[in-house]
Amino acid sequence: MKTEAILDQAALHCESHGRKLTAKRRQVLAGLVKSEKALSAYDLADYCREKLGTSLLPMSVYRILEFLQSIGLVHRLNTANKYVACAHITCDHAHEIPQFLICKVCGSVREVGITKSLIKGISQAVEKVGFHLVNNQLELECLCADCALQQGVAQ
Amino acid sequence: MKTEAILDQAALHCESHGRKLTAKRRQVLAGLVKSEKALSAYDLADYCREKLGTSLLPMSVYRILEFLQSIGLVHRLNTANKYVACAHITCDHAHEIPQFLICKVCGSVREVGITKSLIKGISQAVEKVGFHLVNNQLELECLCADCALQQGVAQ
DNA sequence: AAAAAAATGTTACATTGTATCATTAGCAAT
DNA sequence: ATTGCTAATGATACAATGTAACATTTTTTT
Repeated sequence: MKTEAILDQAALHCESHGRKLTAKRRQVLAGLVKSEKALSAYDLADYCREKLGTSLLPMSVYRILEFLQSIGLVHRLNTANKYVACAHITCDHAHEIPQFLICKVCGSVREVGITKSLIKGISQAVEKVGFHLVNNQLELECLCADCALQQGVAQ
Repeated sequence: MKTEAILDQAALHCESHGRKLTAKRRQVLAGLVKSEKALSAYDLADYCREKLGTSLLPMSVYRILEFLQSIGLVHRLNTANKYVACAHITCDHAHEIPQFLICKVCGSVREVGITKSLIKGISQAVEKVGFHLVNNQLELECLCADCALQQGVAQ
């Protein structure tokens, strides 16, 4: 799908939260939507400066990312301190907690929904030792199909 | 178990890798063994300086942590950029890939072994979209029993 | 003792993240 | 339109984290 169409949808999503998808926010989100990989705040600041010719300080990028995350348009990868656009911006669903497969070689990220039963199994294992799972977001270190091929990983 | 006994065991583990548990390494590992929480390299540098009166620069701490991790005596929490002592230093087993439950409130960490079948289920879900799981270490954001009580989380 | 390897020290710097206050833009109500 | 309010962004300074590179010391091996 076209980036612009996704951004328009994101704008509606903002409105539904009584907020605006401003020009700057749109730029940051566009950078993430166009990227296969997760990007850091500084990556995005560079992106805006180099590709768009607009100055955007890291401080602002952090704030914008925090905002976009708060309404579910982007996700933060805690293992990498980087951000990705939500894969379901156009789905208009109740954005669920996602799981991420992160290729350790090329850095590409795939957002997936792992089955509820698996999450339940994990949750039960956690409860068994007296803890409570409060965040279902998993980040898994993987090889993507391409990199697995190049590295000769056995199927 | 006494910290010293654990450290002695760790020393043997080092020997079995043809390496030494030097005084500095012992200090760093002791800091982790005594801590309920995960500690950053800088935390440990502070610990050595304040509690032991020995100077240890962060650069050295990083190297020591990397070494201890390479022989399985400590684990690195990628979501927090912090380190914990392996919970099985004295078990003398083949150290397996662990999973970590991290209390988001007090920061305490519990190392557990989630059942093989769960890992297998996750692995299969990953394969289904063409990725390969290369690291089974899970880090789960939790509430520990104490903090759950204080926060009134329903059992 | 000499050479080699392992371990640590030291300095400098790159990267990442936050605190704080200032400024600007958008909008509602008088 | 102007005042006043809030959202949004700019700007500066700094804190925290991590790494590169080379020097020095200690230990082991020959």
